[in-house]
Amino acid sequence: MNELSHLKSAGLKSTLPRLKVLSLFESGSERHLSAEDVYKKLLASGDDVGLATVYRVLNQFEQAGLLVKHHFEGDKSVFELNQGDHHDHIVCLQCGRVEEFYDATIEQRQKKAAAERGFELHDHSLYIYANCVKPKCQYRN
Amino acid sequence: MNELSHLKSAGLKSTLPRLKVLSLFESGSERHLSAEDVYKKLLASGDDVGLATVYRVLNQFEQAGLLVKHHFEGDKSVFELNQGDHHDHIVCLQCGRVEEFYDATIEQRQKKAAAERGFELHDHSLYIYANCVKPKCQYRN
DNA sequence: ATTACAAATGAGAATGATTAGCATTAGCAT
DNA sequence: ATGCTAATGCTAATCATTCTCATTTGTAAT
Repeated sequence: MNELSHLKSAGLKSTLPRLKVLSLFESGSERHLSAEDVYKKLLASGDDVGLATVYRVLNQFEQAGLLVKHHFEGDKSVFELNQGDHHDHIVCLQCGRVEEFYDATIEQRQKKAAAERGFELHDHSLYIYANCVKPKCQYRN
Repeated sequence: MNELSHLKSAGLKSTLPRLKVLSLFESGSERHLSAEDVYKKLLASGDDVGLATVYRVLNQFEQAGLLVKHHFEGDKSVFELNQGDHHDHIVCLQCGRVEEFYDATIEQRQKKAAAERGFELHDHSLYIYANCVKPKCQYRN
């Protein structure tokens, strides 16, 4: 199951902009990208797509399950490749480093908490805001 | 320690708009309010404050530790009275009902997850998005 | 009480992210 | 090769939130 088939099954035509965006995420240089990030990276590599298109494509990919959208602290949202594995994030408040983690116990207790209060868990978002420890932030100069 | 002393200790003058906003939260009719909500409620009760002021005051109160700000799904943020007890939220995707909960295990595992990855937990945000169970959503018509 | 001044307010402009509208272009099936 | 619909690229529009700045209001000192 490659990119093309993914697009197909989502009822999306395989267009140039879409393929560009997709391969950007698959190249894996950076895992978490905002619409603006994607836009700039594409421009930088000579491919010029409109910003509006980037937004549209990103959202379509999210609907299609190709990408996952996150709202870290701040206003702009970021997207990452959906590799099937659900995970949460730890974000360094200083340098922005992002680590992913998964904790089965947390997941389970969430479901329990919801159930106990008459809810059926549909989804959740957990972000841990922290500071890299030690001398200085690893990603800070 | 009342409202006035709170304002004082935060270095904030006790002005009319600030007292109005504060008492709105303390009246407790609704626990979670957005800037827009506050603005409308004040207008409705004849007190007319500017929207900009509401935003300013809300943020100052957050800095001062009087209120806590949350970003539920969607774009606008909501505030609630800070009563010292940290808790997370479950939000019904259908009707918007919000329940608060606290799970010591979750809290602890978060700290652990952060520590294990070289972070010092500073803060976190956990929102569970769910649906009220049973026949129909309690708050839905 | 009155004064004096910095802090606070209000109204509207400005911002920043994201979306909508629409004419033009490009996949894709015939 | 043709035609039609979806997709793209602009630009303008939204929405929440913040900023600017002239005017007003607490407050502490007279």
